[in-house]
Amino acid sequence: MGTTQLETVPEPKYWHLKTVLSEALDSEFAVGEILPNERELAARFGVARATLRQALEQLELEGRLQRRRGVGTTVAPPRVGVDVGSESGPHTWPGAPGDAWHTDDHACVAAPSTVAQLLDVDTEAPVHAVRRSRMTGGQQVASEILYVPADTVPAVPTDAEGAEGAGGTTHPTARARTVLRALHQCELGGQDRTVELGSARADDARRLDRLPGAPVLVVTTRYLVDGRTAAVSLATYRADTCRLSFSDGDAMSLMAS
Amino acid sequence: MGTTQLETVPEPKYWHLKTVLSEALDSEFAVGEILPNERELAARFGVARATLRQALEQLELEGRLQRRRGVGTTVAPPRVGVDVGSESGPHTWPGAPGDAWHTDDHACVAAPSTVAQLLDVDTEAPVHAVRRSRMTGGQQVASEILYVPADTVPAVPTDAEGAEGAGGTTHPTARARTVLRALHQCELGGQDRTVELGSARADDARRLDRLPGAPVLVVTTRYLVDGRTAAVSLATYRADTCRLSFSDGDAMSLMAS
DNA sequence: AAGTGGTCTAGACCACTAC
DNA sequence: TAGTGGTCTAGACCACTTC
Repeated sequence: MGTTQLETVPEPKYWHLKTVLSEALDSEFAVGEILPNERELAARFGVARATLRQALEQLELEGRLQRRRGVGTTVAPPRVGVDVGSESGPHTWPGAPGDAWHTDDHACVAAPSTVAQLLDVDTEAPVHAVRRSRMTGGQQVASEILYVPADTVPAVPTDAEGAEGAGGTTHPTARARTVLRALHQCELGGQDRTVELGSARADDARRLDRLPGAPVLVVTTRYLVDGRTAAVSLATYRADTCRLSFSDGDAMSLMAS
Repeated sequence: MGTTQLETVPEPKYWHLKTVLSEALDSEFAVGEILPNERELAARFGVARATLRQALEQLELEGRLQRRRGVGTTVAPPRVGVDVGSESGPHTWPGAPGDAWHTDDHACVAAPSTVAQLLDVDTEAPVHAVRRSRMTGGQQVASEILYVPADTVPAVPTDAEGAEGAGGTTHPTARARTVLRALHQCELGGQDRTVELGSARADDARRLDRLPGAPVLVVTTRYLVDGRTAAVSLATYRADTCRLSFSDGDAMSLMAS
């Protein structure tokens, strides 16, 4: 008799709520529009605020919503496709002319253990750390640290070797550019990448205008010279707003939506 | 006098908790070991269970923990690196000999709107949908649907054209293999990939042994023939256990950890 | 100062697994 | 049946943005 379903699957409330909201977003809201606040939405749907928030969290994770403390919840634009280097074709060093990154900063630090392992250097050994950022449409979408062991670019002095002693304190950004220039002297033998889910550390979160712990896509790139790992880059992309694209050189047509 | 910090940054409890737990995992627990249950952990740290759960959720997101209803919370092994096709070198069709996937199933369905858009077919038009799954270490890590428009493989009958009428009902798996074989006849002109964060739909969640809404990495691959999109694959990887690797052909050394 | 989302609490009950 | 994690509630207070 067309009885639809005998409650065999008690779907969680927040899951159902998410579906309802998702459809409402498609049909009744425009991008950038601001939703009613959480307390009102919860009341309207007859659920506790925590339950409503569980649904909103999921929608934000999927890039449908954007929530900002003190402001409100808005309908997010479709995810932007960010090109993460064409894998076919020749590989290039970071900082090559015309790449999408801005060079920010430089320091000499001890590499994090995971990076030290990839670089095959001692955990204590200081390495160059070049910080870069990537903008798209006025928004910062990614933050990167490029780790370069001292012996990959022997011509560049480390802080410890008195870069500030001789010739005055050079600007961090200038030092960063020096490291990149030195890298370009090496012949890049190859590279490989991995992508995984992570949560933003406090500093990255601030840079990406998110709260600490926000979901991010972590792209780890290993740069090879003579079969050896000459540098490692750790790039952190906003998972809510980005779709990483590994486009073919041949197939650079646009993937809409 | 060594006063460390004057509460200028009131770190959230769950964030601090996450740090503490993370360090405890490194030093005091072995992979696979089962943690005390949530009620006890919450009591031990003097927080509400919801707060404790917020910390656990983050750690699970980062692949440090694995929680299973009715069982408990265990320490997760390091993420497995799953190779998502070497991008350099010749591209291959799915189902090529030696690939990591198992062919499961076949149906003729209307493509989801996002896929229809990529394929440039009408939303209503039925397309072949081949379902495949990928195992690693006894665990299913990914679930894929390959959408192939009827006119890419004209030799293969769609359900509507009476595949079941003539010659008896063929097995779904057999039909799936037929579609793949037909694909291999076409000359693959290129491909491109995108990676983004998503949440598992109910069916994928079941297959991946997760709850609905679990975070997944969605890999969208477009296969090109004569500059036209001849097929689209939507692959869903468990974000908690997988690290996607886009290895170079030259650089197939192992990325540990 | 008013209004927003973010954090936190202390409970309750449910769905699932294993014994 | 006992024990686990998953869902849900009704409230409180906090941090932040905006006016």
